[in-house]
Amino acid sequence: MSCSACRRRRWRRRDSNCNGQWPVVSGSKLDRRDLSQGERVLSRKRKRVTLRDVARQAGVSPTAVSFAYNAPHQLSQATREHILDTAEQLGYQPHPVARTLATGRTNAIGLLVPTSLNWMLHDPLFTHFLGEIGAACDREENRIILASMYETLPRDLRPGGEPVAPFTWLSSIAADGFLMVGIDRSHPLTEAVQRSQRPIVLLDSASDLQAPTFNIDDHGGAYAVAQHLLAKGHREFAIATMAPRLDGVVIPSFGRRVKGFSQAVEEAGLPPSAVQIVHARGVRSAGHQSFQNIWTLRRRPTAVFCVSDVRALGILSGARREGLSVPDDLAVVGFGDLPDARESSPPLTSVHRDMDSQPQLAIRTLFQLINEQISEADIASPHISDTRLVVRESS
Amino acid sequence: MSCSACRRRRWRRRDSNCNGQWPVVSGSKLDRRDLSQGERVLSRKRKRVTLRDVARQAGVSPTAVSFAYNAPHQLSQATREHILDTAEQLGYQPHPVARTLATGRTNAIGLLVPTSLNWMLHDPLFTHFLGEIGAACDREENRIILASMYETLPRDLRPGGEPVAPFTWLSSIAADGFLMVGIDRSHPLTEAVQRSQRPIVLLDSASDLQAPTFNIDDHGGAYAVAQHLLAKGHREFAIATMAPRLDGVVIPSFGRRVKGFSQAVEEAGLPPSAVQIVHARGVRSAGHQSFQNIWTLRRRPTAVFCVSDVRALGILSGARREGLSVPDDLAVVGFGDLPDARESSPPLTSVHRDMDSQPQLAIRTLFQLINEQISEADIASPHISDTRLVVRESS
DNA sequence: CGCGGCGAATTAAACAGTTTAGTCAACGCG
DNA sequence: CGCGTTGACTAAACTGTTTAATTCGCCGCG
Repeated sequence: MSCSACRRRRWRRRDSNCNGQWPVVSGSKLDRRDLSQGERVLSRKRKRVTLRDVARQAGVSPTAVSFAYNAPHQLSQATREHILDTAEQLGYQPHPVARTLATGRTNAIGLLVPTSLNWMLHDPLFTHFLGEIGAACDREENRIILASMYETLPRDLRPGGEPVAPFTWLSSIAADGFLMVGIDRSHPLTEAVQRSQRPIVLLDSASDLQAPTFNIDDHGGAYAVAQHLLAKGHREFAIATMAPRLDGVVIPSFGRRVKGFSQAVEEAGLPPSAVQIVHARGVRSAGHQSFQNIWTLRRRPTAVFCVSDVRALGILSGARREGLSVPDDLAVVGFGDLPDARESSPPLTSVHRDMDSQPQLAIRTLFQLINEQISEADIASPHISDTRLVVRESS
Repeated sequence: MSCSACRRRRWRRRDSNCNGQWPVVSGSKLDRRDLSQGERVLSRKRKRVTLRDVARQAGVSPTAVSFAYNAPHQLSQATREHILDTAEQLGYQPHPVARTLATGRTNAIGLLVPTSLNWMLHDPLFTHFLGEIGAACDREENRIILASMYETLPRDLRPGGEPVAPFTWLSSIAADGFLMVGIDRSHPLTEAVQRSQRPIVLLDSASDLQAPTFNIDDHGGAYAVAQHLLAKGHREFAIATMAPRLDGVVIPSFGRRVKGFSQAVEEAGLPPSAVQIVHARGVRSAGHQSFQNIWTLRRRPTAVFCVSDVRALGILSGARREGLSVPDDLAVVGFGDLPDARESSPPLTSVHRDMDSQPQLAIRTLFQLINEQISEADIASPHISDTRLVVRESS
């Protein structure tokens, strides 16, 4: 039982005992019948029907079979039909991986997020993006590979090895191109962005990276918020922004919003201390806590600007729970203008951004780059979409 | 002295550095400059550094290079380090697709949804699942391939082009296993599920499919809701369930909830007409419309049971907008007990389900199946998690 | 009659890795 | 001295496709 081969195989990834493991040599598969323990369902590892099997059965060359699928006009009608019939009978299915290896096309795009997936997926804006991207991928018969850098980065690749280098990580993903959301200059992955051979498009990211970038006018939007609040007479502000729970991950658009707001306040002649930064989680149900953080500040603000609508909506419901009136006791402004912002009570003042066209443009550009219909040089980058303030009753 | 080992040790001389190489990576951006415009960008197709290149450069066999990565202890420490150094200098990155072809492992799982991605991603429960699955995949160094099975629906049930044969579609996805959410018996893909060679696990799906299934007690939960409402004296009900916008796609858990509720009402001796079915979109901001649909019924109900919390929360805000009192004018009950349910006003009565452990169990099982640590026969299926009613102020 | 071109199918070389089955020298042991 | 083992490494065979180059009749044309 303890054949030397097995001992040598100790190192295999997910180690298991040698039975059932390598069905490779078709003859020896049955000989293993006597390995009693852990007899696996054999049916699963039935040998796959390959293109070559079809060719043999149909009495043609493998190339002909390939042509039958990919270049029908190279074959006579009769031959083609015969081949397809044979394939059908044998239950042949082309092997996607082998095809990818030969063609260089994976028919998948990588959607990369700097934080944990868990975190990103709680942001309605991101899931909305994901939906748009998904729709585009459906149309192009592509798939989305969702990957988070967050947990992977500090891990060890092998026992005794170093942490995974971003570039290594990136090139281990079998995608034709990448879409990155919310990536900052300080993120280790930016180095990989520059070096990558495959097209990369950035969304809501830093504006000075060497890749086509699609941003919105965060600064201007936030600036307008401050002007609006100043005009309403407010002089003490809070900004609710990302909780520093995810060390090292910075969402650049949030930073720009904070800057835009602060700048307007400063230009109005108020001291920097008039703006206090507070951390709020980007989950609606954490709103009460976020509200408390604001309400218990020593210099209590009269208005709070949230870098995202979820935070604002959370704070809104936190305030309601405490029986406070918005906007009389506290004005609340969000950013993003989610559909829910219109439905809240009171309806939320927010910075409107086009949630559809921007991700659509980004994904379309990515596909064009992948298909080499355009080159990166053709793209004016960063592309910045307009934002505009929508004043509602919360301010 | 002239032993081959020594001759091979040539490389010990570190000063013969082969730097300046980087044949692939850098520079490509600059080289493109001199191509006349309009010329297709060829530079991207610069030849990739392969394992064989590394082997040649390091003076070892390709096997040795492979071993350096995958079977370190087959090599002497010195050789291994030399190989890795060489690889680093050349900028070598293993080709994930080639590796997959040879090993049969893709290190990815497919997450398949019956509807369009757009639709599914608006459901907070699903995005929560996605987060959990993402976390598990991060741990296993796997990736998620997100794919919508919408294309496989027959033409008459959906806008768009020719349907793809389900089995063909499934086998075109390069994943080691699949997790399907919300799949019903009637879905064309169920046939493919049975035929698949790769492990499949189902979540919140039909209970009579030939694959490990992880469901919750939808029937019992809904039954308890009806009992609760009956005890409160209600006699006229509405059930708000999925809008039939996505024709052909049936979410089985919703069906079970409708059945469970109806059964309890029936057992209480009321006529079937005491329960009216209303369609409501699973988006919060569509709540007002959904509310109207209920409020304008000829036989106006005094209580509404929603098959999901998002629907209930939407209706809640719709009712508030009309100035109605919940629960006095209308009692509202949800299903799922999202975190937001606790924060709504009034707090929402809902059927609690464990949102974490069920998807975690499913994904863990899937990985065990992929790694052949267990077989399908070992799994008691369907696995059904408990639900329990949480009464709050909305009823 | 020779020649070019075409349609239909084939051969062989990629694609970029992994794994099997060795080789070869050194070592241990009775 | 012969035999079995081990450690370090390699040659060759795989994984399942695509595709460039080629063959081989056959037809029309000058």
